[in-house]
Parts: sequence; C-alpha cells; structure tokens
Amino acid sequence: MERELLLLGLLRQQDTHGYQLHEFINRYLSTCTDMKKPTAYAVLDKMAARGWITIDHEGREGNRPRRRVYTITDAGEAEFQRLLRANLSQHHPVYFTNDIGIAFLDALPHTEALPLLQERRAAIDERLTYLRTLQPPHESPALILDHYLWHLQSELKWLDTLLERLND
Amino acid sequence: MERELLLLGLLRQQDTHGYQLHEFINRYLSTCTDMKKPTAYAVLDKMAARGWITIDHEGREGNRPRRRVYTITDAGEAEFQRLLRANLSQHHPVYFTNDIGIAFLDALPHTEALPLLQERRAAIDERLTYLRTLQPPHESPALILDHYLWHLQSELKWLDTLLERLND
DNA sequence: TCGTGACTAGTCAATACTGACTATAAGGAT
DNA sequence: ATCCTTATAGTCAGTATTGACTAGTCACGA
Repeated sequence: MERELLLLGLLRQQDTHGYQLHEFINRYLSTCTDMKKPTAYAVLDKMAARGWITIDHEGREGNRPRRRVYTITDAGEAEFQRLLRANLSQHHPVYFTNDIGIAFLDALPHTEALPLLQERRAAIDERLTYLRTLQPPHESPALILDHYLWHLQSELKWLDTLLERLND
Repeated sequence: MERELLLLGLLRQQDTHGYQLHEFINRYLSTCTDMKKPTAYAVLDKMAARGWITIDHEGREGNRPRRRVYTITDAGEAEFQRLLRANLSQHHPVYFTNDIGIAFLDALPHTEALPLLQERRAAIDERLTYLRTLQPPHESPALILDHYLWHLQSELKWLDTLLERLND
C-alpha cells in the first residue's frame, strides 16, 4: 500500500516513466523504501489495471528505446488522497533487523563483541557524515533527510550507551 | 539472512518446533522482524536442506497433533557464528515507510495535515505507554526492548518538532 | 573507428512471503 | 452431552519481490 502511495504521489507531480521513478526514489527516498526496479514496474502495472493510472506508449523519442509514460487518473488522485491520509494518521513501526544480533549478544564474550559493535558504530557514523553533505532537491525530501539524520544520531547515542555498558 | 540468524539463535538455546519459534518471535522480538508463520517454516525447511538443522519427527506427545522438533547441527552453529558476527559488525538501515506520507505533506493544507499527524502522535504515544508496562523475560530481549523504547521516544520528539514547524 | 564502460529502459524466471485455510485439543458455559 | 471459543501445529495456493539478464545509446580514448 505504501508503494502505491509513493508512486502515485510522484506521478501526481509529473507524468513520467518507470525507470525515472525508480531513479528518483533511489536517490532521494532511499530512507523510506528499498523498492527494486522490477517491483516498481509490477506495482505500476497493477495500478494501471485498476484504473488509477494510464499508460502512454510513447514511440521512441529521439532514438532512445521505447518507454511507457504513466499519467495519474482522477481515480488515482482519489486513491492518493485516501492513502496519504491513512499514512499520515497511522503509526507504521520500523523493524530493527540489526537488533537480531543484539538479541544474541551473550553468545559472544565481551572482548569479541566490543570490536564488532565498534565497527558497526563506525559504519553508522560514516553514513551520518555522508548524509550531512547531501543537498536535497525540494521542500519535502528535506524533511525526510532531516528525520533520518535525527534518527541516525539517536541510534549512535544508543549504541554508545550499549558500548559503555559492555565495558562494565 | 537475518531470519536464518534469528531462528538458528533460538534453536541454539533450545530444541523446539516451528510453532513455538514463531510464538516467541512474535511475543518478544516483534520489533526486529514481522516474519509470519509460513515464512518461518519455509526458512526452517531450507536450513534443514542445507544441513544447518535436523528434524526429529516427534510422534504426537500426549495426544497433540504431530510436530517437528528442530535441532541445530555443528554446521548450523558455525553458520550462526558467522551470521552473528556479520550482523553485529554491519549497519542495517531501517526503512521509514511512514515518511512516505511526510514526503507528500505539501499535498495537504496545514489545517488538514495537523490533526492527522496528531492522530499519529497519539498512536506512537499509546504504543510507548504499552511497551513501558512490559516485563521482558531474559537478558537480551531486555536490551531489545530498551532500544525500541529509546527509538520511540526519539520519534515522538521529532514528530513534535515537525508539529511545531507546521504550526508556523 | 573500434572497444570499453557507463547510462537508459525494461523484462523474466525463480524465489520469498503471506492470507486463509485444515485439523486436533482443551476449557468452560448452558 | 453439546456448543463455542481459544490455543496448538502446520499447510498451500496465490501474490510479491528480486537477481540477473537483454538491448540500445552515448562518450571518450587509443
């Protein structure tokens, strides 16, 4: 359902084709989803079948390969409004895959766990440093980035309290 | 890969069957994964095929229906050690599905967005209050819970800064 | 001008995942 | 006794997802 919201929201701003949609998501919205290219096409096909979007089979412009340009319909806009309100009003938990390792921390002596977690800490720190250099394009992607930076800083702090606890 | 780590880690502590594994994950590790029951069975089958675990077809004890009890092998233990180190040392990003709505915030006037986001805030708050009442069973699940409480508090704070910004 | 790597655009076979189901048992309430 | 609900244990058909691929274009150096 969130994939539909995302694609409808982007198509609403501008008619475009699958490849470009995926590119944009990958570049500016990678903190929200890791949707792969074939998944994007599958969702677009499904939405077309439901009448939320239409497909313009664009004859190759210039001499690029053929491509399909998608346009949102009135039904699609209505669906977007519905999905947006649902997304904004509800809480979607995130899943901390990385905590599965934490759950089995006692399988390792502290002397082994510490350097591994310090490696993790460095990876988070590096990501944070990189994201801070980014300049997001529009209004709302800036919010997304801000939120992710906030989150990563919080993660770093928690990890530091854990590292301290492991140091006894 | 994280699903394998999770199931191996639990089987390592105690031989048990698929249903119980899923129950435990659902109760104490639901912040790490939302793995469904059929997925757990599929992963277990795959690991058995790879020789990481073995299956004891236990004749119905008492008169409960037949069930399969899984036992971790030496190869499984080795794999667990490998997966655990990989998980601890790397950073696995989380995906903020909930930010997809935030990305399209400007599709709504502030007067509409505000009450929706306040509803979301209430949902987070309620979840937080509930989790604070929980008493986790063992050592490590307590860490997991602690981390999730830390995260939810951070989320609440960010959402509050956003709400303030929307209030102009 | 030919080769090489990078970018654009989309596809497909295979795998992963899950909603909805079966079937048995136990614990009440009537 | 019979009915209803909840818990145990697992299955399966159908949908969702993705790694690896095709195929054309562009640009740049040798």
